[in-house]
Amino acid sequence: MRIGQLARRSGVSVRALRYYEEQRLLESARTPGGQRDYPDEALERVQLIQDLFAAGLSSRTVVELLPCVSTGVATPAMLDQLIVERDRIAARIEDLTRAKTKLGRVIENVTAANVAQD
Amino acid sequence: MRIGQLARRSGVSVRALRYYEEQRLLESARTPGGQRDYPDEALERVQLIQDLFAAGLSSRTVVELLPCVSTGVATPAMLDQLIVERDRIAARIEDLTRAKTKLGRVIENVTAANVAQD
DNA sequence: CTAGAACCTGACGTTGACGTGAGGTGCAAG
DNA sequence: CTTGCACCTCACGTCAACGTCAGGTTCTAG
Repeated sequence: MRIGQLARRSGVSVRALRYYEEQRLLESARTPGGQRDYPDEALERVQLIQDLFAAGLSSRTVVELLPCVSTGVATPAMLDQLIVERDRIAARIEDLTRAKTKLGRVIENVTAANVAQD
Repeated sequence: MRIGQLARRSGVSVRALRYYEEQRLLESARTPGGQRDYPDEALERVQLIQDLFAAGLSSRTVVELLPCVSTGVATPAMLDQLIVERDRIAARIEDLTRAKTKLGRVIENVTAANVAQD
């Protein structure tokens, strides 16, 4: 599969895929002409990378954790890192939940005020 | 209260406070000598700004929503914006929850493998 | 065989929320 | 009066994950 097709299938840009390769997150074979040629599994890998980015992990962290995320094998240091990241995500979820609750209350107040005004 | 004290109390940097003023998120009175002089309520306001930033709102959005968040009065457009942001936060929470679950499973797998190895 | 779509490698631009240094001023203590 | 810390205003630097443009090459359809 070539880069354009992988981009369309995964929903990320061609530029992003080249960036992933630059960051050693994603490898590619090359055609004799020098064009990238991806195996089918690349699609899942790109989606995994996106999930980890969406979780707020940096590319440096992702490149460190990708092996064990996809193979299930980890050194103790990697396990520690995994736990650190999971806890960071959990804390972030709490922050966001508080913010959502706060906005929800504001919305309720405003709505109540507008209804009263009618 | 001067800027250094507000910075220490709120936990944000002096530079950040000046940036908030630049972005019209936070006003300040000035001493005859030109130094910033904050009222006590500024502390809560800074914390509110931090909460909204932590929720992923941009300074532009915060400056638009701050009035109604602190006063409870909003135009229909502001209410729409509030709802958009709340929903965005909710979607983000779902993303993060999925990522956390995924990492949690990886951690379980790795731990199980290590225990089996012992 | 040729048009043109898709691809390639640099390499500079973008965005947001500040960090950081330069060069100068305000203010309370001794 | 002067030491010295806190403060002031520019104004350029940072970092990540790409966007975008330039100038050239490869591949595929007709």
